[in-house]
Order: sequence, then C-alpha cells, then structure tokens
Amino acid sequence: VPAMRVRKQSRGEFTVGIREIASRAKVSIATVSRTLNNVSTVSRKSAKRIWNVANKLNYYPNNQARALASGHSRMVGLIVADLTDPFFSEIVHIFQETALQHNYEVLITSTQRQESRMSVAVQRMLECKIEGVVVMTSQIAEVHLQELTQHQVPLVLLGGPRNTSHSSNIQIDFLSGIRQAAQHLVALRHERIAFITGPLVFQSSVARRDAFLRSMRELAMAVDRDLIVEGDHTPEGGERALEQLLKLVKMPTAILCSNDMTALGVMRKCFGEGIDVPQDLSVIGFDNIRISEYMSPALTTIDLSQERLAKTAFLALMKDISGNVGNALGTQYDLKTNLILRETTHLNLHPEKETRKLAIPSGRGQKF
Amino acid sequence: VPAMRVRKQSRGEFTVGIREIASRAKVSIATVSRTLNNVSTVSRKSAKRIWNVANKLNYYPNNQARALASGHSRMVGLIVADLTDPFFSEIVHIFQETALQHNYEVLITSTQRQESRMSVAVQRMLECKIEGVVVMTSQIAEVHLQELTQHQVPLVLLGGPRNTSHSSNIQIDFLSGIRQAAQHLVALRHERIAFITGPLVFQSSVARRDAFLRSMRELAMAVDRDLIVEGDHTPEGGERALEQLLKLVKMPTAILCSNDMTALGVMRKCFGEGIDVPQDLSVIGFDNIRISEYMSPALTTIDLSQERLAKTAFLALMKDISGNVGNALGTQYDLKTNLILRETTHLNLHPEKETRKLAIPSGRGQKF
DNA sequence: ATGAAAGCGCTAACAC
DNA sequence: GTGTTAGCGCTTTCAT
Repeated sequence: VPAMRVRKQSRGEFTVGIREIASRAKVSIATVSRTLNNVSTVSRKSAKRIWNVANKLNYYPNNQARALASGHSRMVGLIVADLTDPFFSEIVHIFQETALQHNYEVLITSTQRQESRMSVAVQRMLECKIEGVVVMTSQIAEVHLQELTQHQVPLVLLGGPRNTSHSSNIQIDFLSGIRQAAQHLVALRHERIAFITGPLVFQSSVARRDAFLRSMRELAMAVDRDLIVEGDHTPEGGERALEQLLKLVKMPTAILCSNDMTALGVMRKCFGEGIDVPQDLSVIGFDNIRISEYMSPALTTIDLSQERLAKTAFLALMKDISGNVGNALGTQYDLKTNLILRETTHLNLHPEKETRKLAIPSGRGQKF
Repeated sequence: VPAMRVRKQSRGEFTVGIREIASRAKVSIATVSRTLNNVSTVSRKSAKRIWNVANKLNYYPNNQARALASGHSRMVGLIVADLTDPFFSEIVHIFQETALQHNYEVLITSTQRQESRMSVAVQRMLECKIEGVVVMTSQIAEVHLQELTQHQVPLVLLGGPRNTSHSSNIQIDFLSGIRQAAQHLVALRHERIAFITGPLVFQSSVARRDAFLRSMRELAMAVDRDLIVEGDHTPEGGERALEQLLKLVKMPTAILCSNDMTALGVMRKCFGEGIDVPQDLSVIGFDNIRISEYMSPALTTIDLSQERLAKTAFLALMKDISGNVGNALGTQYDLKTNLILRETTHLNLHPEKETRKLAIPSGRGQKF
C-alpha cells in the first residue's frame, strides 16, 4: 500500500502549518522552517516569498511542536512566596518582561507561603519541561529542590544556602541597609529601638534580625529581648506585634520592620491608638514597595531594588541554562540594600537621659 | 535495512518516557498512556505495575507532547492592564489558582496600560495555542480581538461591548455601589461632591463617572463641571486631580474616586497639605483592594469582589471552551458592587446652607 | 541553497 | 483489556 500524501485534519479543525506555507510557496517544509527561524542559508527570493505567504495566511508557529522537536521549551519557572504581595508582583512583572525580551515564557507560581504548594508547583514545572527555575521563597523543602536538580533543571535561589552546588544564588546584603537605618535612628537620639521580624523559621527573616542586632552592637546600643517581636510579613502581623510592644512598661520610640507590609500594619495600628508617627514613634520599613511612598506619612524604608533583583535572577538563569551542562557550581550574586529617607522618622522627643545636644533638628527630608 | 528498535537519544540527554515505562512494565505504550490518563479499561494488575514503575522512574509526562498529540494545550491566557496593581495581582492569583484546580496553566500578560503591548501578547497566546483568553483591560484594539476570534479562540471580556458575538462578557454593575456611595455622602450632608475619574478614553471609566452623575441626579443634587476631574487610576493621578480641585474657589467636601489607587494619592496629598481626612474631606475609593483596609484612616470604598470576578472569568471561559464550537454568542455575566464603610467619610461639618438637622451624628463605623 | 526523511513524546483510532 | 500504528507540527541531520 503506497503512503498517501494527504494532510489528515483531525477533529475537522483547520490550522495553518508550515506544510501549507511550503506548498503555496513551492518549497519544502525544511526551507520554510529555516526561513521562519532566520537561518541564513535561505535565498533572498525564497525567504521573501515564504514570509509573504506566512503573513497572508496569518500563520503562527506552534510552540509545543517547536519545543518537542527542538528539545527547548523556551519556558522558565518562577516561584514566589506571594504574588499578591506588592514586593513580589513587581518582581514577577519585571522578571516576565525581561524573559519576554529573550523570547522566553515564564510559568509563574505563588506558593502563598505554604510549603504544601511547592510539590504541585515543582510538578507543573517539570511537566512543562521548563529550562530552569528561579525560586524566591523560603517555604521550599530540600526535597523539592532535589527533585528539580535531579531532572537537570538549572536553579537560581534567592537567599539560599551559601555554597550550593547545582544552583546559583542571589544573596541580599541586608546589613548594608539595616545598618544605615540603625545609625539613622541612633543619630536621632532613639535609645529604645524595636525590631519586628518576619517568620523566624525562614533564613531571610533571621538574617535581617541578626543584621539589626549586629548594627546595634556596632553602635554600642543595648537591645532588650522584649524589643524583638516576631511578625509574619503581613499587616496583620505588624498590628499584633505593635500590640505586644504597647504592653511594655517602657515603649520603644522607634521601630524597624522586617518588611513594608509589616510597617503598614504598625502605622495603621498607631493611627487607631492615637500614636503620632513620627512624633511619638519612628517607623522604618524594608523592601521599598511602590505604595510605601504613598502612605501618609510616606514610609522611610530600606530599598531592595525589585528591578535589579528580577533582572539579576533572570540573567543568572540564562547564564546557567546556556552555560555548560551538568554539575557546575552556580554563581553567587550580591544585592545591596539602601535606606530611603521619607517621613516616618523623627528626632526622639523623649530621650531617657540627656545626651549632648547635636545640631540635628529633624529627621524629615534629611540626607543621610 | 530492518528498522532498529533502539531509542535514539538526541543530544545525549536522558529522559524517561512512556516507552521506558512500557518496556519495564511489560506492556505497550498505549496501555501506559491509558493508565496515566486514568482510562478505566486498564486492568487493576497492569495499572498498579505501571504506576509503580512510573513512580520509581520519577516520571513526569511531557505537556508539549501531550498537547501536540491531543490537540489540547490545557493553557489559557489572561491579559490584565497592570500586574503590579494590587487589584489585578489579586485577580491574577485567584484566576491562576482556579485554573490550576482544573488542570490548566495560565499565560499571564500585563499590558502596563499600553496598547502597543497587546499585539505581542496576542502573538504569544496564539503561538502557545491557548484554548481561550480572558481580557481584563480596555487598552486593546478591536484588531487584536479579531485576530483571536479569527483563530477560533474563545474570549471572555471584562466590560466589553454589550452584544459581542464570539465572546462572553463580564459586566460590572458600577451603579449599584456608586449609588450607595453617593447616598451615603448626601446623607452626611455633603453638597459639593467631587468625582475623580479614570482615563476617559476607556469605557469603564466613563461608565463609573456616568453612574456617579446618574446617582446624583436621582438625589436631585447639582454637580458642577469643575467637580469632575480626570485622573488615570494611579496615585500620582489622584494627587494631580486633588491639586486641581484645591484651586477651586469652593472646595468639595467629599471626593469619590474611580479606584483605590487614586484615593491613595488623594489621601497622601491631603496629608501633605494638612487637610484632615475625614474631618475636612471625605474620601471614597473603588475596588476594595486589600491595602485599602490598612490605610490610615482605613478607606471607605466600593467593593468589587476580586475573587468573584476572577472565578467568574475562568468558569465563563471553561464553559465557552468546552461548549459547542464556533460562533455561539457568548454569555453575559453581571457583578454587583457594594459600599464598604470604613473611616474616610464623615458628616459634613461646614454645610453651605442650613438643612434640617437629622440625627446622624457621624459617618464613622456606621452601618449603611 | 534546498529537499527527504527521521523523529521529539505522546494520544487516539482501530484491530484483536 | 491490550497492542499496533499513524500522526500532532515542527526541527534537524544528511544528501544533493
């Protein structure tokens, strides 16, 4: 039985493919493929003809088929802790934008800070045959990362363990910004400075707290145990933490928060309790999410450039994907943080002991 | 030359596929495929054996291959105006969550309110052979929608034109919520009530403004032309709009904003200018984004349930995808809006003319 | 510079 | 219940 050369249309649907283009342009499908992929060995004449036909037919290549045939899906994964957190939504956006410029699609996953969601996320990534994954959440068990590396998937972690093999790592230099914040507050005569942490089960939360502790030690400032309160990086957590601080016999005069959402909750609670920010209480956030600028008063915060982070992450992944195969140890990246002075810090009006008066009239609008 | 039955591994990479499983489980690849797809006609014994092998080999199906062979990509597209806008990031999240439950991946696109980005978005969708698209932005030219319908892609629009063929439509009932807001303000004795619109090139912005105008007319309240100011749905736009309002000889005592981000800008500016919200000026937002609750004072706003919107959109799309093929007219959906009373509205303390005193002491915390 | 042909990993008839 | 086989739409040698 001779093979028929009839195009079988399954389910009666009609799709333009390179076959159609090939026959109309009187060339082989190979030439069409080359043309569409900008392979240089195609003659000007054919190329022109092929492009014309393709446009006329309103042709769009089939990514699935392409991926299958070429072995490259041109997809990467991005796993974040919470897509609805402004900090991450900004990152997701820039990351995707960057990916797009490199002709990559990105599979987004928000774990909503629940570790249980990771396994399904990893599964999706693997089934879509992504070429690499960026992980921006601590709620990820070793097992899941192993599952990925086991399948040869290049990994870029945010604040992962120091010397990871099989994966690159982006480290945030919390200390640089937090030290600036601490010095700023001390310069404003604050003596009782509180710190509201993130969930301490996460490395990154611990790192921020430790950076604070270290900064205070450098300045020879005592820090009561009471003044370190655990939050959860949500406004609600911030409110609860402030409540706890409010019960103290000696209230802090300044609070440093592990992220801006926490600071948002703190300020909200202050408003409710009639506490004036920054006259009665100075507040500093962390992340510099877009809306921090629009709070009233505008939040003084530590900037962690979401744009730099997102771009660094994608580029790091690209490097690892296109780089040599296999077990090469990943690259380390470091991102600095910086204090952004706005309106929520003020000279401490109620110092406990008289210190020598310095000519620092106010913290507002002051260049650091 | 006899055909060899050797698995040719391209590029030297090793991937477990159903062939591998089949040979180890001593069945054909068809049976493996059936098992993995839970087709009931597989014997218990074989199924068990196959699952065991699959698990042991750490097998993950290849979605691309699946899509190609079956003709179903199990991917849908979601196009939103701005992923970094809290209103949309919430929607994106819930939409994706819902999609996941139905075993669908979602291709997210944020047009950043630029129409130019639509064409590339549409291109991506088409190349990924998505099964349907939800469009939640007005910045989309007819041409692009046509491109999609032309390719038989089911469409769900948010606030699209009324009687669209080839696409379903989710209509927001702006009037229900805006009328409540207007009545609330009038009940609080406000007479000069301003409205900051969204960009008036968009149907949805016009619709909100018109709902306001209509509500005021219903209440026999005059609305000066000066009191309708165009914003752009960003905090910056809100600030600019308030600036304009501030120049008026007769300031409004209440402002209704086309969205919460605008209200955020307004409140920020008020804080800067020493205008007390709500004593001097009542402010009402629209959308009820999560942070509106955490502003200080907490924003009174009109709720548009992001959860309902996202779920409705996805389910509508599912219906159109699985429904009959071709040119069936889509379904219309309607979503109500509702006033949420919080802390940014207050009895007007400076009424122009004495109206009869009613026993309404304050707008704060009041049930409407 | 172009074409023929062999798959990529899987699904879905169809046959038994 | 299970196996055989023909593709899905494309890329990519290998010849020519």
